[in-house]
Amino acid sequence: MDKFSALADPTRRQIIEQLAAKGTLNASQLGQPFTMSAPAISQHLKVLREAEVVIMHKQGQQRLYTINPTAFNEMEQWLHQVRQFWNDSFTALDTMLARNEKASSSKRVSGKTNKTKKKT
Amino acid sequence: MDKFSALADPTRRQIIEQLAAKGTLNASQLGQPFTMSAPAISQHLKVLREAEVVIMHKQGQQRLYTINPTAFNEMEQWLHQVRQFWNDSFTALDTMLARNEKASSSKRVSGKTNKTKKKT
DNA sequence: TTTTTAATTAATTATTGACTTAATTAAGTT
DNA sequence: AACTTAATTAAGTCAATAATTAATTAAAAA
Repeated sequence: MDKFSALADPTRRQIIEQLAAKGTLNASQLGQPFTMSAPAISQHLKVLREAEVVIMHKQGQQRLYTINPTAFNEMEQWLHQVRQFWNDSFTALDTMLARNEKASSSKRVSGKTNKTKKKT
Repeated sequence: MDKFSALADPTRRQIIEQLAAKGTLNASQLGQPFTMSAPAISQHLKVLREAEVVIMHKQGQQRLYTINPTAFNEMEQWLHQVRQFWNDSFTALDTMLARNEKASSSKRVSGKTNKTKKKT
């Protein structure tokens, strides 16, 4: 399972939020806020581990979990890249025009027309 | 379906990438790169619409799709917030210490101990 | 060394998600 | 009006996911 899917589940996002706030927590502590069973939590932790969103290390009989600090790079890059592409290529006005074709005469429907922005 | 889940699917992410690159595309154009059926694409578009990741507007018999420019704010904020929490509260060194308890004497396992950073 | 504690794995079930083909809606064309 | 095109909705299949309880592993405490 990839990082996007791993973080699509609200329980797993809450787990991450706990780790962001507290740094290191063991499996029991991470399960505390939830009503679901311990195995359910354990399975969520497995997903997060395998997606490399968290790092686990053993300390005696406990399993301590921390966030993998590089975990979010991939997602943030994707989001940023999509947003940049969007911003670079299209102004808000372009979007409005595309949405309301009556205002423009040509039948243009796609195409990166504006390399430099907002030149009306 | 929320935005995280909407973007967990690779087909839907590719659809978004197309829209980021091209601005506005109709349903047929968006389906072009894929081998799956038109209804499959239509269902993906429905998910993206309902999650408000894209905006649709009708133009004759076509449905034109664009990115909803505010779509990524929520996700980026979440990612940023998690990362900030993490960065503010824990230095890399803290993490290493937590991971290798032999190096520290106390049994501390959690707790935001460092409000100000990197004071070794 | 028996028992408790922490956590997992195994096996099963129910739900959700991603497709398919067939049918429908609505706009444009002949 | 009949036909074609664009896209959707409907209905059904199959695989993946999220949960459960039971069983297992391994460390710590009695």
